[in-house]
Amino acid sequence: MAEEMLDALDRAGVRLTGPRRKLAALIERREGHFTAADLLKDAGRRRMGIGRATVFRLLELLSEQGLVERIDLPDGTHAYIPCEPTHHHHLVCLNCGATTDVDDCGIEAVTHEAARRSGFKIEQHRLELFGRCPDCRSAN
Amino acid sequence: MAEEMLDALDRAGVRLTGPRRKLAALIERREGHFTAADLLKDAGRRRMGIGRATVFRLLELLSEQGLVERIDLPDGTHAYIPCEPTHHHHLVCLNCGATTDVDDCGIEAVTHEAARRSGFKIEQHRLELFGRCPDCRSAN
DNA sequence: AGCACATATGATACCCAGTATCAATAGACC
DNA sequence: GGTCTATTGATACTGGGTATCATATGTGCT
Repeated sequence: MAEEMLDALDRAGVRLTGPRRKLAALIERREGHFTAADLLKDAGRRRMGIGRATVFRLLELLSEQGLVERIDLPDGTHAYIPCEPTHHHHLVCLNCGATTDVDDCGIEAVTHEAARRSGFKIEQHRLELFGRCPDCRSAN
Repeated sequence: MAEEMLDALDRAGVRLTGPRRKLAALIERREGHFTAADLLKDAGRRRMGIGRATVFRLLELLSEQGLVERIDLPDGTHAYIPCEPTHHHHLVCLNCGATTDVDDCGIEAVTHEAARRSGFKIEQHRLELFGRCPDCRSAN
């Protein structure tokens, strides 16, 4: 998956630098969603001297390529989650932070209906689902 | 509508103070979404000596009562919009910032389907729709 | 109407996410 | 290897939001 990211960066025509490789590896071993601060801490713990700005810059790049997406948790904080570059939505476990993607399951109909009722022309939407993942459900 | 907010605050058992009344009036005359900074500017322009913290505190109160909701614009910034305290979703005009509410138009089916596919138990969801309002559509 | 007291206020200082700047570094292509 | 541009990291900054705390003010009671 770090491979996937590096490939995508390569395809995007940017340089495959040391910091980017290291960060991709760190992202890979993350589970669930993470913040920029998390990555920074990871990097710090391993004494990779990676700058704050570099982290944000990579996250931005990855997000342009659709390999990472920024979501808004219910508590108002931001987090990033690694994902596939196709259109989809996220399911986030409120307990452990695990995420999965679900692809379009009928949202089109909803946006259509909303457009019809409101007269708006709908150009984008964002759907985020929060709950408990299978593990956390059975764990109690 | 300022009335509505004040009533709700009263019902919530908090004090109906001067600053709260003034801010409610300012929110009332806002169109579309606004930021805390917008309110602060409004208040400053009218020389009401209202503190930064007070604005945030009121927004939090109103949001607990469901009279205001914090949304995340596509550019990642936060905004607040006044709304009814029932469950619903927001349509935001990307051009002028106007908003409307749409109530549930089939989202349940979507969340059900997502739950079925993923094994998650879904507890909350957030749906935000962005586009062009009727006015901005016809204005071009 | 006046009092007492808790709640709310605003000034200030602070925290955290993210961005701008810029001289120093290091990929990529020759 | 050398060159040249993209990238880096240190630093400083911005903007949203929160903590603190002495002062001010609604509210309930009489």
